[in-house]
Amino acid sequence: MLDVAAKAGVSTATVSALINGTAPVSPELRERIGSAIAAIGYKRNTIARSLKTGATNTIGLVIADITNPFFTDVVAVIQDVLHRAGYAVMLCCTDEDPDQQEEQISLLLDRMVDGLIIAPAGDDHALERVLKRADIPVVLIDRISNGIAADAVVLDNQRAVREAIDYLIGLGHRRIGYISGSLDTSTGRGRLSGYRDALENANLACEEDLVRIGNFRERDAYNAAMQLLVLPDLPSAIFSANNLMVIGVMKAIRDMGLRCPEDISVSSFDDFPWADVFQPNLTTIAQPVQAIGEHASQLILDRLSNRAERPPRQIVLAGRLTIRESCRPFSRPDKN
Amino acid sequence: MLDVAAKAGVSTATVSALINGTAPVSPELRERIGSAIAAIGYKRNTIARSLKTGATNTIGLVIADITNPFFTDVVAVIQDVLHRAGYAVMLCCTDEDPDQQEEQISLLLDRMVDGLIIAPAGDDHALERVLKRADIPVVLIDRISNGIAADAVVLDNQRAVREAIDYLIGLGHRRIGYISGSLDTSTGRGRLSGYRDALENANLACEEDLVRIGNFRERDAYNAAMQLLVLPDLPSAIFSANNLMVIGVMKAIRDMGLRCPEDISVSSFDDFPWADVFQPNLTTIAQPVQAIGEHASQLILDRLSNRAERPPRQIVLAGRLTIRESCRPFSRPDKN
DNA sequence: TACTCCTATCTAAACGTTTCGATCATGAGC
DNA sequence: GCTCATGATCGAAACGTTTAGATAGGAGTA
Repeated sequence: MLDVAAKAGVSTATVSALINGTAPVSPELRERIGSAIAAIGYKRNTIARSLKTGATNTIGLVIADITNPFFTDVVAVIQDVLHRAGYAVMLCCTDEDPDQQEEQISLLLDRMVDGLIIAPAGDDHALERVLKRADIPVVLIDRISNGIAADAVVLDNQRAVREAIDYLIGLGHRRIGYISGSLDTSTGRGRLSGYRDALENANLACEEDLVRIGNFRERDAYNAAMQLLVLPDLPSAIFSANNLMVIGVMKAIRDMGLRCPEDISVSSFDDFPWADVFQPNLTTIAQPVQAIGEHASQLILDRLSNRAERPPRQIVLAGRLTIRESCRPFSRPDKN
Repeated sequence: MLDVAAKAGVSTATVSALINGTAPVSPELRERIGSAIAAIGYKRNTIARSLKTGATNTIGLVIADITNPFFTDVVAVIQDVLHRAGYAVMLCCTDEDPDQQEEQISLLLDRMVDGLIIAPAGDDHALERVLKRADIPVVLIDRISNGIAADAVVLDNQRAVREAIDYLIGLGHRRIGYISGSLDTSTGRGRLSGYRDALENANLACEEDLVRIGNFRERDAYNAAMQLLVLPDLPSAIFSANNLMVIGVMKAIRDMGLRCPEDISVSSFDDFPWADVFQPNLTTIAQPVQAIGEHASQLILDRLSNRAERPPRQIVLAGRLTIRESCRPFSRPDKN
């Protein structure tokens, strides 16, 4: 920029004013500076700019698992919207581990991101603690953290799962296994409540044997499902609280020599793009990933532009039960 | 840092020396500075540091599509390795679009990333042009670009596909449809050559009618497969050159009222974690994602640490044909 | 003793921007 | 003809580090 200024015979202040449009520049100098820039091939140094302005035009995006199609779908739309708005996105994964989460957020904070979009993992207190250091806008997605007053966009998990379980009950299922995500997350808790609600509403006892924790991972879910499948009184249906876990459930079913849906019905949270073309066609709760991403981006952009201190806003969206063929009507075999 | 220095009664130079370990500091000052840092809660400003040193400790990672499980698997391991080495990773998606690719790379270059890992999209010349601006280490993954002399880690696509097609031919298939990726990419070209090789080797004519371009996207592949499925003389098998496309192929097969593998065999590049639990269990070519990610990370770390100008190195890995149940033996119906 | 060589520390100049306040025409309003 | 706002430009001080070179005390050596 020094070179540009020298070549155009002006001060750096004028060059800066022209580039940023922060002050009027005469047509004559506008021309001179423009060709100096072109001649030199000048590109402004973003780092120096950030140092001076305190803004990096970068948003940190923290998710649990980049391997989870739900997250990647959301990430794709967030990246799209934010890039269009002139922001870069720095993506980090926590692997569902609070320690890693703390580390990753620290890393982003060190790099002076302007804002943070987080799908929190695990323990709320850890998140609270690390976020205390940050006086930048934060929006929570997918999961929320009670202690943190931040914008958020979440699903009505409870209602969505309740609807799915209602559907299973409507098909005649009475013993419905439930593979839960981590109860350290709001999604884990919300979805489980939906399950309990539905049972209670149908006057069914909620047997604790039927609820297993799968921590949102395929492997854990496999083990959890296995425990369900060796029960003396087999459940006739299993609901899995997310997409990764349902694969584990299906593997367990296969390994036990059972078939879905003939022997056991299966349904899960989160949809797959291939769900209606590979058998069994899974009945799932589809999340509005597009809307989630758009709302999250919009919330953070709002905070970023208009520093007005409005109270945190929480956007709650609805899941959509997508009925396919992995659940069969069940008539209780005569027993007892 | 000024405050820390003041509080400890030393110069900023000493504080910096201690933090970076660039010069010896006496135990006494070490102690004083340490407690000053703790008292103030000092965190060094990465931006200022970057401005001075010219290094951001950040690697740009450019992929075509974050929605593609192959890429996300690779990204996961790259992030893991690089984070462990003290680098942050900035992930960008090009959406298979050379214009976006140029834009994203520019963005990363503007932000002064220390190195670039790229899975190139489309036209080589565009990439060449934008990379000319960068005098930082670059490693290409998945796809390579002829004009660019950079480290790379790729698959022996030709051989992998040839093996898969050999397998189909061995099952008795003679008319094998091929859904290709974009021929602007080395993977698109390499995989297609593998197909041609296999046919030629078996003395089968390569009918151009049987080859359709799907551009690595589900939607394009659906249309391409449709064209195959309305041919008067139906192919008895279809090979899809990547994972996204095979879903489009399966949808087309379903929409035409056909069944896989009963009516038509299907195989594809790239494996799925759910492939052996949902029907039809796809026969695929699995890529060594772990190795790809590790090699790519290692190559860039090497360049970054040891500025020795060694010639570009190209690492070629092998795919693994994973035979499941989506391909059936085919005996030619009597015809003509 | 005088010389060099360490070790530990400091001073001050970068790095490449942005931005505040100053300067100085110019023209309008009175 | 005076003041005043306005528009265009500039000088120089930040922003928070790193680092080259200076300094100073002491130990080892001839």
